[in-house]
Amino acid sequence: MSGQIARSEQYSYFRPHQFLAREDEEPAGIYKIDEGWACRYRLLSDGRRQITALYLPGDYCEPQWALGKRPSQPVVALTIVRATRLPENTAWGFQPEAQQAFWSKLGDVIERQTNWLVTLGRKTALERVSHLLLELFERMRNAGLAYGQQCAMPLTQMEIADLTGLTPVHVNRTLQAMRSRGLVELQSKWLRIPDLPTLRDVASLGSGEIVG
Amino acid sequence: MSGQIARSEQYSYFRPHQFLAREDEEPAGIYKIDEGWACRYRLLSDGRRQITALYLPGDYCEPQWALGKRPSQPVVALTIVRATRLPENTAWGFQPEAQQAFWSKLGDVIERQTNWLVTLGRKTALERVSHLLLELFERMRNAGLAYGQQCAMPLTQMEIADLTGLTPVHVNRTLQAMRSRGLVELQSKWLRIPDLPTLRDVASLGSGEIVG
DNA sequence: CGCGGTGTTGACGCCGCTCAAAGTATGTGG
DNA sequence: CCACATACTTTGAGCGGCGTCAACACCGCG
Repeated sequence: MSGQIARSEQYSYFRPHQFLAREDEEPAGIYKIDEGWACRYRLLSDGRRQITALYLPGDYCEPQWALGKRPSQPVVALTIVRATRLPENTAWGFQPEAQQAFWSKLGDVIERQTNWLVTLGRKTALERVSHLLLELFERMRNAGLAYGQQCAMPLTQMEIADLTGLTPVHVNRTLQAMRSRGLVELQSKWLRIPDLPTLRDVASLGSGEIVG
Repeated sequence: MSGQIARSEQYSYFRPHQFLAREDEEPAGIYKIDEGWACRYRLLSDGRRQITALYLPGDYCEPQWALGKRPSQPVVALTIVRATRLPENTAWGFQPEAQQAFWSKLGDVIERQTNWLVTLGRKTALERVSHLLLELFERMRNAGLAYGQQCAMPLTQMEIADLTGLTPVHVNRTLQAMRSRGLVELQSKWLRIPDLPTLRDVASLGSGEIVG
C-alpha cells in the first residue's frame, strides 16, 4: 500500500488508494500530476470524511510544502496517477518563469479553498454539487482535457459526497434532480454540461470565481 | 466608509465596518494587524454570508497578495483596527528571517483554511462553535493576548454564525448548551475556557490541528 | 458465475432553519 | 443623567432539507 508501484527515470506511478503522502510524514517531494486524479482528506474518529483538495492533471501536490510545512492530511490517488517529482529548488530556484507559475498556482489553490468555505458553509445540496461539477469541468478544460462540453469524471458518488459534505444517498438524489432538469449529463464516468452559465447560476457562483 | 480614518507616519486605523480591501480592487498594500480584529467574507445574492478568514493581531492581511493575486473577497474591520502597511519587498526582499516568518504564516493560513473545510463540511453545530472558540483562544494566546484561561472575544453571535455556517438563533442555543455544560464562559466580550483538552475533544479536533 | 463496489429507491427521523416577539445592552443626544 | 434608538441576545413554535437505515439492482471483474 505504500511506495510507488514503479518509478522510471522521470515518472512516479500510483494506483487507486495508494498514498502520495501520509500525515505528518516527510513527503517524498512535491509532485506535478501528469495523469489521473488524487485527493487530500481528513478522517474523523467516527468515520466521517471530508475531502479537502482535489489534484487534477497539471496540479502541484502540494505547493505549500515549499513553505516548509509537513502534510497534515494524507494525499491519496483516486485513479491511476502518473506524476513527476519536482527538483528541490523549483520553488526557490533560479528559473524565474517556473517560479512565477508555481506561486501563481499556489494562489489559485488558496482561492479555490476559500470558495469552498462559502459552499460548505452556506449552500444547499444542489448548489454544492453544481459547484463541484462546474469546477471539475473548468479545471479539466484549462488543463486541455475537455472535449467540447464534456470531460472525464472518475469520481464515485461517495467521493462526491465527501467533497460536498453530503451523504452518498443525498448526492444520488441531487444528481437525479440535476439530470431531470437537464443541468448535467453524467454517465459511465463522463460529464457533459449543456449550458455552463445556467449551471453557474444554479451553483450561486458569480461570473469569475472558479479558479481553474 | 472608505479610506482610513487616520494614518500617522507608521499606522493605519480602521473603524468597524470599514474596508481594508474591496473585491477586485488593487489593495493599498499588505497590512500587519497590530490591534483589533478584521475578517474576509463573501455575500451571496440572497443575503447569505460566509466569513472566510479572520485576522487577529499579528496576522498579515493578506499574505497571498504577495503571490500576485488581487483580493477576490472584501476585507472589513470588525473592531477598531490599527495596522502597519508592509514595505513592498517584505515577501521577496532582502531580510531572510522576515521572509521566512512571512511564508511560514502563509502556510498556517492554508492549514487553518483546510481545517475549516472539514468543520464546515462534516461537523455539528456544537463541534463548529467549539472549534471556533478554541481557535480564537489559541491564536490569541500565541499572540500574547491571553490572560490565563481567558481572552477578548469581540464577535457577535451573528458573526459567529457567519463563521460557522449556522444561523444566529442556533448559535445562541449552542452557546447556551456549551455554557450549561461548563465548556466555556462567555460574557461581555470575554471568553474563558476552563478545560482546553475537553473542548478540543468536543470539537472533534485532534491534538495538534489548530494552527495558532 | 459469484462477489464486492457502486448506484437507486423508500420510509422515517432529527438537526438546524424560519418566523416572530420579547428582553437586554450600548451608546447618543438633549 | 435620562430618553430613546439601535443593535444584540434570548425564547418559543413549527417546519423542512438532509441524514439514517434498509433493501434491492446493477456492473465490472476474477
